Amino acid sequence: MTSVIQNARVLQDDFLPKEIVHRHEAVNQMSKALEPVLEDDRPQDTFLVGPSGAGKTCIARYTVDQLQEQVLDIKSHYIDCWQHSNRFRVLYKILEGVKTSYDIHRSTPEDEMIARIQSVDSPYLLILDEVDQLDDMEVLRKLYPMPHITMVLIANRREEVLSTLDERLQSRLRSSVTIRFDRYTQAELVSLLDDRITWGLAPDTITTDQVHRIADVAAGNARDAISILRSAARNADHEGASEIRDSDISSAIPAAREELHEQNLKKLNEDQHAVYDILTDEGELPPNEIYDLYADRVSEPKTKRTVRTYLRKLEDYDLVRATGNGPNRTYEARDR
DNA sequence: CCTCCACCGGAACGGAGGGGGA
DNA sequence: TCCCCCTCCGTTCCGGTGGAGG
Repeated sequence: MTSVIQNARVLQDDFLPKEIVHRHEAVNQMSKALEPVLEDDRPQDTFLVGPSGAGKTCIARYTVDQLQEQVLDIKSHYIDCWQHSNRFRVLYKILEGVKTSYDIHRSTPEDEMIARIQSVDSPYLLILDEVDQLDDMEVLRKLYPMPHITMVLIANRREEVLSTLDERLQSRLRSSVTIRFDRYTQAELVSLLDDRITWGLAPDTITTDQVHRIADVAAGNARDAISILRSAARNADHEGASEIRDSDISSAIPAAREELHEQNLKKLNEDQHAVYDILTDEGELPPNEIYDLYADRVSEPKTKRTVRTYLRKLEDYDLVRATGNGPNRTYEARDR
């Protein structure tokens, strides 16, 4: 029994290819900034900015890995600030990277954690992904003066991060190396997909046309493209097909979106869900009506202020779209 | 142009809950 | 065991913002 998927690992979001198909320029810039670490010198902090799915995370991890292969005594750690957005968690993850988090607990004083980070004696490259999601930039200020720590910051927009910092830190970070990423072109996405297909799928299980179709739909977003490919291949396997059919791709497109949607829905609590359900049931609504319906629906409604926070969160998750300002503002559920 | 109004989101506060240490 | 310290979550208060309408 042959199957379409040969190596599922290769199709995962966080799979790191051995070779970078594109973005050589970005890799070069970044290595150049970090290379001083090889000569025992202080590397430059770097800022990777650009839209999602443009390869920022991949390039950052790849480049750091490469450096680590050359010099053993470099530590590094990848932290997704979306998942670890508060100070404690970030500090904890940093310590995890140097294997000294074993006895850290919720009540460990922050100073203690900072002191431990400070006592690391070898270079430490810290990748902070989605750094704009950090709810307290104080961490950055604490980390910046530490000579052995080099930060690689990843965000959609550079100014969005900088504007939340105090002036001193701002001006220091402005002098860091900034590498800008654009969306992948159609051709780049195709070859990127081809690469995954070669290692991840059995030979001749997908046509060139199909790959192009995926690349079109993904609109420059590599994460989406890979997600659609993965979903189509799974679907073909699931139905016992020996190759990917057009129908697998057709259903993979909404399925890939659905997957993200489901992941986001799972993160919501009961009240947040109620707010979201109201918007899917009723369509577009102004805030006060949302609140009234919400208050009817749940037995112990939270305050308006809290619901505002919920709506903001739903917006961040792309579950809800807000239009208009002031009294004209309305919200609606996003169609998947 | 000015004022009103609905709404936004920051700040400060406090209670609940969890975990370590005496 | 109790106490302390920490985070998490929701609350109250409030200044800011941008349309609508005089």
